[in-house]
Amino acid sequence: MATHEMSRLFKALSDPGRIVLLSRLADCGRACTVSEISCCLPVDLSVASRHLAQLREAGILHAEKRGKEVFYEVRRSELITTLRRIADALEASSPESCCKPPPRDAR
Amino acid sequence: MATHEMSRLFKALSDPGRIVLLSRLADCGRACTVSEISCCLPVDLSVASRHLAQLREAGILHAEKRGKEVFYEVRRSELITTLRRIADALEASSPESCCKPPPRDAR
DNA sequence: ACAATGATTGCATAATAGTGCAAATGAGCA
DNA sequence: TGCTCATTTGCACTATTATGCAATCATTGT
Repeated sequence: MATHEMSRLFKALSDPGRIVLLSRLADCGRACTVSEISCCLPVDLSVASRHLAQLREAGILHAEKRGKEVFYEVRRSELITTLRRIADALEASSPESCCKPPPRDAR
Repeated sequence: MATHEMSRLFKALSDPGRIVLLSRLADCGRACTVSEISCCLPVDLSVASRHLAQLREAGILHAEKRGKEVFYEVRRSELITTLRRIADALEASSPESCCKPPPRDAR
């Protein structure tokens, strides 16, 4: 996974409002419209729309247009897989050569 | 995990430069000093220092001062655990009542 | 005490991101 | 076509963040 993809994923998750939005959507367990999602949020609907778009662009949500409504849904399994992959990569990573050896008697 | 903690964690990971810094440190497999880490990065040492501090405050790094040097190290197992916990929570989450029922014939 | 070294912090500046309002787009319906 | 509703986008504004330089702090050695 490229660093710019990873930072985009994490950036999408870096806003408290988006976390709230995302967990609402996750709890919902089904595809929801923008209006539905933003109905109880303390922000303008346009803001929710932008947050949803950002989460979609990061690969976290799936969007499907039906008529004049857009249904957003958490890409649950993909997100789970991605997080586990990162964890696995961290676990598996074996120390490689750093650019410089320990300075002196470090450790 | 509270939403503000989660957003702080992800915010720390939302910068490409910090991702690079972090993966260098992870590859290194040992505790490194600020100078060591920043030696090959295209940013000022002060910037690297701030990035490291931010990663530490997010619980991603551990810092230990030895003499006049500060050794930063990836809190590998904690980070892995955190990521897996989030993935597990996502997987286990069962649909709860959303604030509104489906609009009409959704789905 | 003084100098030297590694790291952090203050400050100014530039870049990025979040927000609300209003206008625009797109889809269904009379 | 004209109207309404759901969503997106343009725009201005504010807030947050990133950055480099210089000054400061902390520690060690002379």
